[in-house]
Formats: sequence, C-alpha cells, structure tokens
Amino acid sequence: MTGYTSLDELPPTFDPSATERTWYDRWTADGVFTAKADRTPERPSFVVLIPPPNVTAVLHMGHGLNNSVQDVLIRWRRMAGDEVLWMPGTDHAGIATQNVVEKIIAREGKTRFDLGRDAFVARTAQFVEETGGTILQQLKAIGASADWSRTAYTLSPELSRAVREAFVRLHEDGLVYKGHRVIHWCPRCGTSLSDEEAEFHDTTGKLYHLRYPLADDPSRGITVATTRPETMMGDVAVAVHPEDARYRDLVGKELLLPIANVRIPVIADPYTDPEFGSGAVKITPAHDANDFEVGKRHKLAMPVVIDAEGNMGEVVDADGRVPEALRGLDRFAAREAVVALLQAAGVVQKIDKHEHSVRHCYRCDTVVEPRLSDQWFVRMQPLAAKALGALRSGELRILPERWEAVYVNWLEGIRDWNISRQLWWGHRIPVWYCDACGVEPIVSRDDVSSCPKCGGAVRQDEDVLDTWFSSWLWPMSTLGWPNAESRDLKAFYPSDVLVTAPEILFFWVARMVMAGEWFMQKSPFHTVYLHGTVRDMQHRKMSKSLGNGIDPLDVVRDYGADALRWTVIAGLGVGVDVMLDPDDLDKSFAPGRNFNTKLWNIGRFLLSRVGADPVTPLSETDVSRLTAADRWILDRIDQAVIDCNAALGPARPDLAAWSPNDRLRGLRLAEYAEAARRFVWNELADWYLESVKPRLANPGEDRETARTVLAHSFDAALRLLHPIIPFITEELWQRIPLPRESAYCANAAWPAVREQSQRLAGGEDFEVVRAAVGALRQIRSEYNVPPGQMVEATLIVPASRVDAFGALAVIAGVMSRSTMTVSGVAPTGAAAQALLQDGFELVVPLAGMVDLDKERKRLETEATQLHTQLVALDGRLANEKFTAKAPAALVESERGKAEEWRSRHAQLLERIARLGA
RNA sequence: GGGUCGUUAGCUCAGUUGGUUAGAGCGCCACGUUGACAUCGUGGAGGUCACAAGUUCGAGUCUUGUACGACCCA
Repeated sequence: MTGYTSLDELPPTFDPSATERTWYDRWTADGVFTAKADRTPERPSFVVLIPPPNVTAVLHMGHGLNNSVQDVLIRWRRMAGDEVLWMPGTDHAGIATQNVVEKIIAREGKTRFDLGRDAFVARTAQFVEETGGTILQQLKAIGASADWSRTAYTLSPELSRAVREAFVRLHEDGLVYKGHRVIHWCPRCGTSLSDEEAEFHDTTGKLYHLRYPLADDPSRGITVATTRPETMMGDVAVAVHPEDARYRDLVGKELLLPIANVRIPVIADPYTDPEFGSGAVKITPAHDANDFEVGKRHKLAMPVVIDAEGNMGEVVDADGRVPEALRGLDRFAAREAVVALLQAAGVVQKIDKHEHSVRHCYRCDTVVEPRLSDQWFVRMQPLAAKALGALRSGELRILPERWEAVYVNWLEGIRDWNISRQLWWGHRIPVWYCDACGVEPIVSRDDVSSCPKCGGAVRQDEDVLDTWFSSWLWPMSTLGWPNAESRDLKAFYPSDVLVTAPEILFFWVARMVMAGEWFMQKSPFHTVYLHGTVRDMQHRKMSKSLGNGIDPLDVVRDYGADALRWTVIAGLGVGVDVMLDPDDLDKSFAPGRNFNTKLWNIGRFLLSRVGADPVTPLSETDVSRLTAADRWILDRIDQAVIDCNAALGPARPDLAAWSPNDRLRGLRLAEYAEAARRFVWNELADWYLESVKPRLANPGEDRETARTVLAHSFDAALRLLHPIIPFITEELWQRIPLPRESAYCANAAWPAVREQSQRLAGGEDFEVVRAAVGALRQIRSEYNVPPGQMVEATLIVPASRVDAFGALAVIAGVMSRSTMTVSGVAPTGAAAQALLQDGFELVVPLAGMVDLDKERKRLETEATQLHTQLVALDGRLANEKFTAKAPAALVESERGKAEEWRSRHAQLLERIARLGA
C-alpha cells in the first residue's frame, strides 16, 4: 500500500475513473456508511434525512448540489466521531408517476380506465420495480455515503402503515375532516391539488366588461368585470359593496343573465371591491373560491358548468344554463365562443388588457380550474401553532435566517390542506362507506370488509392521499414509527440537519415540523439548511424544457466526482445560487478540476520525498528537533482546523434549543473549503514544502524530522479535505507511511487542535522568512531581474538573533534564488531595501542595477502613505471624544499601532536619507 | 395589492455586537516552462461599499427616504 518511492509510480494526473468505484465499493463492503442503532448514550448521533427524490427521477445538478452538501456534513460528523446516519430513499410521486405510466399505456392506445384500477396499479408498481430508484444508484457515483441498508420508499408496507396511522390519529384528534368546497382542480391530471401545488404565474389576460340588464327594466343594468366570461353561465348573483351608493337602489332587484336567460339577484356583500372594475362582481360559486364563500353566506345555488376534463356542460344543478352549442367545448375555446355570443347580444362594453396571476398545476403547468367538490382536509391551525412554537423556542432554526420570516408568514396565514387526490397511484384513503345503512364513514387502521353496524357491504373511498401526506412523516416513518419500540426510532429521532431547497419549505419542511411536533412532541431536526438553486450564466434555473441542464454523470465521467463536489461546495455561499455554464463544462468545473490536480501534484511530490519507509509519528518525535518551519506549519494546521471547525459548526445546539449566540453560526461550506484549500496549497505546498526541500536531501535526524512533519501535515490536510473530495483524499491518504488507527480516511478521526500546553514557540520566526522572500521577489520584479539570476541579499536582524537566523536565511535564499546572509547592522551604499516586521530588514545591493531615484521614490511613496494614515490616527487619538467614549482596549491598541507606524515611518525616512548621502 | 430580503472589485460572493489600510475565489495585465504542478509559478492592476439625508468621536455595518432587483403570499 505504501510502496511508492518515486514519482514514476504515481501517475502525473489523478485518474478518477480508475479509483472512484474501487473506493466506493470498499467503503460499502466494510460498512463504513452503516449506522449502528446500539450506539452508547455518550456517543451522539448525527442524522440527515435525504429529501426523497421521486422514484422515477433521474439525477440533475440540483440533486448533485443537494446531496453533495449532505454528504459533506455526514462525512464531517462521521470523522468527528458521531454515530452517523444518512437515511436515503424515494417517494412514490403520485401524480408524476401516474402520468408517466399513463403516457406509456397511451402508446398502446389504452387509458387507465381500459385497464381498470387494480391492473393499472399493478402495472405502475411493476414499472417502479423495473426502473425506479435509478437516482439512488446515480447518487453513489457522486460519492454519497448514505446508509443504503436502510433505503426507504414511501409506498412500502412499513411507510404505508405510518400513513394510515397518521390519518386515523389525526381524524381521532379532529384534525382530518371531509369538506365540501371549491378546490384547485387540474383537468389534465384529473385530480384536485393543494394550495401549494397550484402555483401562481403572472399572465396577460383580458378583462371583459359585461352589461347584465335588469330583468324588469332592460334599459337599466349593471356592468360586471370578469377575466373568465365562460363561467358566466354558472353565475347566480351579482354582488356590490353594501356601502356603494352607485348601486344601492339595485340591491334586491333581479338581473337577466345573458345567454343562459335566467334571473339572478343583485346582492350586497363586503367582499366586493368598489375600486375594481365597475365595482360590481358576478358571483359563480362553483368556479371561484371567493364566490363560493359569498354563495354560502347568501345561500345561493351552485351550478357547476365545467366538467372534470375542463369542458363546458350542465354538470350539476345547471339544467338549461348552457346552450347546446357550447356543451362539450373546452373552457378556453368556450371563452371565445361565449364572448362572440355576448358581442352579438350587445352585452360586451369593453375589453381591457389585464395582468394577473393565474394558478397552474405544478406538475403539468395546466391552468387550474377551481371546482366545487368533496375532499378530505387537514385542519392546519393547531399544527401550524406547533410548528411556529418550534421556531420561536429555538428548538428549530432555519438558515439562511431570512427564510424564517417566510416560514412564519406562511404558518400564520395557513389554510386547511386538501389531501385527497383523484388518482390511483398512492395510499388509498383508509375510509369506508356503507351505502346500506348510511352509517358515518368508517375511518380505520385496518381494512374493513363489512359494515360494523349492519354487516352489509362497504366500499373504500376511491381517492388516494397527497404524496406529501406520506413525505411529511419521513423523519419518523423511515425510522419505524408508529412502532414506538423501534430501535432506530429510539436511536436516531430526532435527526439533525435537513438540507433542501427553499421551493419545498411549505410543501415539505414546515409540514414535517408539524408532524414531528404533533406525533413525537419534538421537531424532526434542529436545523433547516436551505441552499441556493443551480442556474446557468443568464441566471436561469436549469430545466429540461430550457435545455440548459448539466448532467452530473457527464461531469463525473469527464472530471471526476471530486471535481463536481469541490466546484459546487467551494462556490456555495449560504443561501446563494450556484452559477454554472452548461455550454462550457471545462470552465464551469475548472475550480474543482484545478484544485484536484494541484492536490494530486502536492501529494505526488510530497509522498515521493517522504518515501516509503515508515515515518515516526509526531507524538514520538523530540520537539527540540523541530525547526522554525516545522513549528510554523504545525501552528498553521491548528489554525486551519480552527477555521474549518468555525465554518462548519456547531453540529448541534448545546442544549435543547439554539442559543442566540450559536443560532446563525456554521454550515458555511465555502468558507470551510477555502480554509482547507488555503492550508494545503498556500501554506503547506507554497511554503513548508518549498522550505523543506534541502533538508530532505541529506539523510540524518533532520531529514527524519522533516519527513515526520511533512507526513503529519499532509495527513491533517487530507482529513480536512475528505468530506468535500472523498475519493482523491482516500487515494492519497492510503499512501502516507504513518501508522493508522483506521482502515480509511473516510473513518479516520477529524483533526484536533493541540492543547495550549502542547503548542510550541518559534513558529513566528518563519514569518520573517516569508516576508524576506516576498520582499526579494518584489524587488526582483520591480528591477526586472531575470528570474534565473542569483542576487546577493542581506537580512538585517536584531543583533542578538544573528546566529538563530543563519539557517533560516539559507532557506530564504533558496526560495528566492539569492545568496542571503544575516547581519546585525545595515550595510551602507546603494541598495534596494525593504522594511519587514519587528525591526527586520532586507537589503539587496544589486550591484550596478539599483536606480537610486527609483528606490528613493519607492520608499517615499511608502513613507507618504504611512504618514497620511499616521496623521489620521494621531488626529483620532488627539480627539478627546474618541479617547473618552471608545472602549479602552481599542484606544490602547490604536496607541500601540500609532507607535509602530511612527517608528516604521522614522525608519523609512532614515533609509531615504541614507540613499541621498 | 401584502410581506421578506438584497444592491460591496469585470463576475460570484465574505465582511461578527459600528472601531478607521474593506477581503476571497474566478477573471484581467506582465514575466516565467532542464524544477511535483502551465489544470502551474512570481509580481501587479482593479472598489466614491446603489443613491440621498440623518444618528455617532467614528458608518460597508444603525435610522429614514429614493432607485433597481429577487423571493414568498394573495
């Protein structure tokens, strides 16, 4: 495993396809992802529940992002020592799956009615069996470390039992009831929808102004404004505002409804807005939710004139209202036809362009038809109160915070949830009816075969439940609820972080909180992390219809899963959208690809220099042998771990609720990625690795020390990076010749910061090296010294430290292609010079090359800038209001800063003077 | 129509309870390939923090208004 001794044995570039599959299979075979329910109580669990994708879904970039985030958190906590469970699974997607199968059988020239319910459901189940769950296999390709042994499915017997339990219990609690009202109906899907499933789209329509004449005096009339003239045949009244003087004398009189030729009353109702249109509104109770409320208040008839397919007809209580010629006509065609008839009758006064929002089916985008029907509802107010309580008590937080306001706003204005769907694919409503004795509907956990009252035949409710009625139980049902004795439920409920997109905050997230609070008296998670949306370069959401999507599997094939993951995670501000170019994958995934190549090269070089021989662990190394560079990189490891931890955590609230202090902290994945990247690239590779090259060339104690520190540093870097880029880190980590406490990087311990007592002084001397090298490179660049040319330089150090800096100056020389000597006093004569920190200076004679004027100008510019700042700072310090009101510590540090600047400024002036001499 | 939020470098974004030289990545410019890495290295340019007024010793940060934009709801 560690037999790599020369560069030749590690290929020059990382080949993801050669290794990803191997590591994934080994991790699964060894049960690295499997959660153990028998964890000890002192070992915390960390649970993430996958937002179950549709069972028919295929992976897109939204999934790629969502699951990369989850996997980063899961892998981080696994390494941090929690008992980790990432629960995977799918939902049965009632409408979507039924649509797919209906399309398939349509190709055979059949409808679901030709097959019949049982055969259709069997056919759909078979379809799911054969093709479903593809997406879960695809998730493995991006490295998702979910516990596949627990894979769940909303329509499985176990989860179906949970659905029945929830329905029956809520019915017992008085929260499930059957209602008769206007709901959203999708004529294409043939089912009702919840408020959330009927999305608003801004639409340009027309506002038709129609004059309805008085029945007994056609010379008078009322003009009503409507966007949907075709519904007029279902009109039963015209409403005006009770306060509206214009119409007061007409209230109680009757109008003659054109075309239908029926008499309808003028009524007064405060629902009417006197400012809108003519101030009079036609009332169509069966085809508008607001009109339905008006109709109920005034006890009006409710004729239904549009059928389930969206065609005109005398459907219910509408005899004689719809002319023969219009019957069977689609509602949009009917609109044109009705307007033509009305125009012929001279009823149309004007037609205005009108911008308004129209509800569309979220599954098929068909315009929703409001329709009067019987449906099962969940009374939401008591549940919403619980969900609000969870947020307000701090049991639950939502990141980014701004979504908390949206959550509260929705819950405070909540309306009852229509859970009936007129579909065949889903959980059939557990309600039975006896037609013989007319007993109350029988709501039952178990199937009912005969009427408990009269013993006669019963029939089950034809409808199925909204898919979200099973999804909202996901945090419980996947763990074994309603079985209170379930080991998983005891060990892993509640979960920790829910990672999802804001689009399903209401559909799913808020409802899960309700269910958790209602059935388990506990929020199902303490954190909701809402990430952004994947968009293209024009900031458009990626979608199939726009053809601007990116297939994550293409990315995995071309650049590797790690490149995909790094790109989306490193670019992921909290709640910020991710922009990718579907037309230029090379460019889009360059950050991930470039970083992985760099990491591979760092590893290739570092491992080759460390060699295959076992390395003495740092803990067994005599610290007195550690050089300033060693001490420095060990300090940098600590800082990197601190930064990563601060960006990621805390993993959970300290107590039952979030403290105001912690509430907004953590889950800053881009910051975590950047902290880890900076460490391995800008510190370990750019500085430590460069500085250590000479030490590795000569066998001996110092070489061993350098090997130890190199191996230790790289080990820490790989562990920090592993949650983001699991494959390449595993591949490299396996080759580090250190003793191992775990079989994989995937389950190695997350790096710990050293105790204060273990920290070593001396690392800061290496900062002088960095500053000297930087200054020399700058001078080189400024004087256009050819990169290859050696230069002479003197590092001026405090007199007492001349000896201590001998070796460091050599290193600095190697890193800057210079011959760097150390001196306690500044040499005289023409030279480029730079003031470093704390009295250190760099002097570069550059024989014959130094342009004194240029050098003077450089120093003068620096002195002037410093002077300007110093004057401002002195002004502030001289301001009594500042010194009196600002915190003492601040004033103190400002004074210190002023002194520092003053002495630096004096030094600069001195150097300038020396140049002039 | 109601609500929430945003506007900081060419792009995408950080910026803690106000503390004074506003950061990162990518991109851009110059130079550099016998060097682990050109998917790279070194150096550099680039910001009136949307606009206006106010509070304060001090404002990217707080208040009010304006403009533009996004999202949620009706």
